[in-house]
Order: sequence, then C-alpha cells, then structure tokens
Amino acid sequence: MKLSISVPSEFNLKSTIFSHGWCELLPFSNDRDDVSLTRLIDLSSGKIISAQIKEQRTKSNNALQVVTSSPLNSTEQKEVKSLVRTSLRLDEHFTEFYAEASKHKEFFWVPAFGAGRLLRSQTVFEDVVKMICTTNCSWALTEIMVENLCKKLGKKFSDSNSNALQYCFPDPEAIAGTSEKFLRKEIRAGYRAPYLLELSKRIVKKEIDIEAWRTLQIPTDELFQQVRSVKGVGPYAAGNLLKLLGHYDYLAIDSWCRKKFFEKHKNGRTTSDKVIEKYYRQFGKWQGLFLWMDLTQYWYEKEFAF
DNA sequence: GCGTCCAGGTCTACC
DNA sequence: GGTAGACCTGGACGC
Repeated sequence: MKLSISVPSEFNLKSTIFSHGWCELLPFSNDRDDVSLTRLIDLSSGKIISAQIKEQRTKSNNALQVVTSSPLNSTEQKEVKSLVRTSLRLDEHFTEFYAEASKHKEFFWVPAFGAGRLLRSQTVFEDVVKMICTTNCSWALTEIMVENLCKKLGKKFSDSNSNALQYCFPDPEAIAGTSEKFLRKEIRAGYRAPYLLELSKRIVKKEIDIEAWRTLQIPTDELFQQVRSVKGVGPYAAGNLLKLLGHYDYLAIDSWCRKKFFEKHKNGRTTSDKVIEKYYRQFGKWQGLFLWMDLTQYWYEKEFAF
C-alpha cells in the first residue's frame, strides 16, 4: 500500500536519514543509492508492518511516499503517517535555525542541504535504550547490542515477499521480563544491563513516563535533569537525547566530537572542553545542533555525497 | 591461539 | 564540587 505525506519545502530526506547513526541500527535499514529508509512499525492495533520511506517524484517534490508491506485501515494509515512525521521531524520548525545559519558563512551549506533534522525512533524508549548502548563502547558493539535486543526480544515479522524474518525493537515489557544475567550475556550489554532493566521496569510500573518528553513544555534545564535521572544516562547521553527531543542547548561532547573539533579547529592540538563550549556558545539555544552540523559537515560533502 | 592493553561514558565512593 | 577507580566489551597488538 502506498501513502503520501507532505513535507516542508526545505526538507531533505537524504540529509535526515543520514543525519546520524540511527539509520544503521535495527529495526531501521537504508538504501543509499535509492535514498530510502525502511523500518518495522509495531502498530497499536497489534499489526506489524514494514514501511519504506522514499521521495515521491512530483514536480514540486515536496512529498514522501510510504510503501507498506500490507494494506492498512484508516486508523492504521493515520498512525503510520504520524510515526513517519515524528521520526523525520516533519512538524518541527527550522526556519529560525536556518536564519541563524545564514548569518555565518561557514554554515551557509546547512540550509542549502536541508540539514539539521536528526532522525529519531518510533518511541523515546527506543531512543534512550539505543543511546545507553552507544556509551563507553565502539559503534560496532552498539550495533551488536541493538541487533541482539531486536532479534532476541523483539516481535517477529515475516515479509510475505521475501519470507525473511525481521524483528521489531523490543518494548519495555519485553526487556523488563528478562534478567540482568540475560542482558549481560545474551545481549552483550555488560554493565549497562542493570540500567536497561531498571529503566524498563520503571516504565512498566508507570513510575516514569518518558514518552511524554517529546511534548513536555518545560525549560530545557528541567528536561535535562529528568533525562539524567535515568541511570546510565550521563551528560553526553542526556545532551544527545535532548537533541532528539527538539532541544539543542546542550553540546553532548564525546570523544568523537573532541577528536573532530581538534582536527577541524585546532590543527589536531587537544584542548579542554571549556574551549569547545566557548566556541559554540555564540549559537545560543541552537549550539548543540551547530556543533553537530559543524563536525559532520564532511559527511555531507564527501562521505554521503549529498 | 592466547594474553595484555587500551578506548569508550557513567556511577559511586571518597576527599 | 572535583577526582579516582570500577564497570565490560571488542579490537589491536605482541608473543
């Protein structure tokens, strides 16, 4: 089944898909040549579908086409459209951000590429779990942990076309029903296991409502403290999660960011984080996004050849 | 093939 | 408030 979704005029699908590493983590998959993003969607009706998102070829080119693996009723169609809009940040306003970028010649490229929309998951829970899985390890290990979570705890889906088994991202109940030992040994989460277990159990017991973070109208500092209250989520993870929640006041500096900043701005010479913070402070409430644009600029120019 | 070392954020205990 | 050490894994490296 094919669905059509309108997008803002400055929206760029490729820039959004490859805005960071999420597109490489299950249950996302992507096709760089065809410029499409595919993921399993676990609908509230209980139906599981595969949805491929790609550009709709029209004269105005301001729409997306979503190809689903099976027909959907009107309620399900509405849910799929809403999830796609949420993941691709289609309802978030970037006019002010692009206006700010247009004041700085080193960022002229940002509005031209329609960059700045950071891909996010179906749920905040999925984003938080994945973010914990990025901490203190290589990207390869992050991929292993997320793959194990999906394949060992996610709901199964069989595509009628390929017959290949695919797996959803597990819900909090699925993780809460396991043990620390299982998460350590089977998921390879290591010391992160108790953090994942505690978060999932708190959600199941309704002690914490992290899905509300996407719509909460509270100051960023307050939201940051709420995010930090999740064990295993430190300053780096919380700062990055805030970006996925639409707040860009925090930089979220990790070792990769430091390395890239030193290469780009200090000829490889190391400095303290205070120097990095001072550099991006000029961008005010957008500083976290300007940092990310600045340090990933080469992706757009070379690696992904946008 | 095996052992050792290192990188990668966060938590906790301690000062 | 700042700091040191532990946590765990995969990968690099030397033997």
